[in-house]
Amino acid sequence: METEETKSLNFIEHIIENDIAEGKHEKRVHTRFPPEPNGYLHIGHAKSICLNGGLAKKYNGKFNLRFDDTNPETEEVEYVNSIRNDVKWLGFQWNNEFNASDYFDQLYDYAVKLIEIGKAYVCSLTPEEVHEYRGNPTTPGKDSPDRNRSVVENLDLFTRMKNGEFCDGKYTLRAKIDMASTNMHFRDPALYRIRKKHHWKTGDKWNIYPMYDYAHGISDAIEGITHSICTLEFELHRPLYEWLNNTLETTHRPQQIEMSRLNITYTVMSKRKLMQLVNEKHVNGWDDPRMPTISGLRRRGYTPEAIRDFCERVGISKRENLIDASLLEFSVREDLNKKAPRFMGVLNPLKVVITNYPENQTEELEAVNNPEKPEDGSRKVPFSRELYIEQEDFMEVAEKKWFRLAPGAEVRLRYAYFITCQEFIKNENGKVMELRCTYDPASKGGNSPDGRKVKGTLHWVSAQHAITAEVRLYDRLFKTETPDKGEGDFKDLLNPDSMKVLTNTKLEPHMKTLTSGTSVQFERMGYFCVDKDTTKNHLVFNRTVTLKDTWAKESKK
RNA sequence: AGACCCAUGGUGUAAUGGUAGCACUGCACAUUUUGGUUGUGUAUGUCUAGGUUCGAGUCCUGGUGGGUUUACCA
Repeated sequence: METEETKSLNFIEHIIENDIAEGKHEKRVHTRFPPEPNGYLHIGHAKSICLNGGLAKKYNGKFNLRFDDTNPETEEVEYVNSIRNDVKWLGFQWNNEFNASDYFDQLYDYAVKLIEIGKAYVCSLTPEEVHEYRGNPTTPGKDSPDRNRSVVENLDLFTRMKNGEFCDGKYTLRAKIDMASTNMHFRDPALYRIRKKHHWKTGDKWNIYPMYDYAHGISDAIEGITHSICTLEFELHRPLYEWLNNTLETTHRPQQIEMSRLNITYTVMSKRKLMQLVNEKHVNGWDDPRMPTISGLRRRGYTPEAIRDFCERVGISKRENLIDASLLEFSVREDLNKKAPRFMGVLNPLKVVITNYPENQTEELEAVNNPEKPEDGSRKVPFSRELYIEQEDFMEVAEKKWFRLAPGAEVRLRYAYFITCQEFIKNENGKVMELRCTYDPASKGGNSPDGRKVKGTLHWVSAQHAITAEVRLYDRLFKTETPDKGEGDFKDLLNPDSMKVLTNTKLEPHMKTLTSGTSVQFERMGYFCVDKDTTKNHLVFNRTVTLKDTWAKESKK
């Protein structure tokens, strides 16, 4: 009998299971992901998608994608397409796709109803005056002079607002709640504003647009959403969310649940800041591999599986949190380790001549494609007299615990031979330009028949067979853990070395057939994926993440 | 300042009022034809003061610390 491990529940799952046990919401679970189409999705959104989509799946419920398009000034169809694409790529299929703008007619009717029952009025205060009248948390606000306008007059004015008779900003529709409430959102919040703007979906039909608070809760109710999950800053909006649905007596009464947003070290997570990085060209677009956007992570080589795993690991709670970037790296390494085929690629080539290897000889050596997946088989890699190895694999004077190449030292060339460094050649600047080594013909394949051990194994590539490629090495986007939290401009904290382009890397010949988007491991160096900038004659790789490097840590001591 | 929310190792997250666990990170060791992977071990934690209780990380009160809120953005 298999003992199924009972996984602990997060606080939202606790709520849902209680609700189901109590028969709330007819025991249904219906979630939604409600992005505003005014930017690209980032990893924080991924967390929300995984949560909402995952909850629906787990409790046999439904999951809606709803574009929260109530502000025609910032929203664009380009973003709509990228959002659909990103959600799908992450592995979530929504049951319904809606737009808040689908409900503009109903929303309008509800507003009329609010006016009719004396719970809303048309207000002529300017934004400055509204601010003045609102008071502050310790002092109550003042009633708008229009607060007691008659229902008839409100109805007339609201109709004329809709009909476009007034210019932008002339009037707003406000809920009539309580100007003395300690919750500022209860001090007669705006419900509608006049904006004579073209809307990407409804065109020029509307001259007035609903505010978020008004549209969101009602949209949830219309769709029969049961658990409306949002972030902590909406906590104070919840009473208004409930007031609206209760006052309007909507058929469904969804419950809003707030959780903390995702923060990760060395990056920023606000759409506004990401937009700035793009617009001011600090990065090369929304899908720059250094961006925490879903499209950026995808181009960097992150897999949907890795991102989902990460979102699972960070957990759900109501506390402020700052996730260590190494957790994201862990998730992608774990996934790619299982999947990525191995190749040998030399990032910074150092020429090696095997002096006792015949001049014109070439042989094909057998190399395993993925030690984690024996079923992936093996391939042949050409070997010849002149090779490239990694510059950092040779040290003129070996330090402690160094077991790579050094004068007189013997190492293994992976899947090839043992070689011993006999001499090295420097240029006039003292830089090592070439190594002259001898090989042990008996060690073919990488083992010596006499049982002799070597500590180091190096990757290599045959000089005459190698292909040249461009490799882009990425590092953290910012120099500090919390660029958000600094005093000055967060852009001053950008890491100037976040991208390093290598144009002369040498790869084993098989790699020329790799196509855009493919992830591979460069043995000993890391995981890389083929970038979309690749052309027939120009291969470009992005480094997704390095391998864990125990030596790098050791050498720093 | 008012209201609201939050407080568990370095980080994140668990624990019907009953043995504080898991993961990442760190460190050490073993294995290894990737200084990868894998395995083993180890370090560090319930903000504070009271109260309720046989028993409190959990419930109550005060304090402290952090967050949110005062847009015709979402």
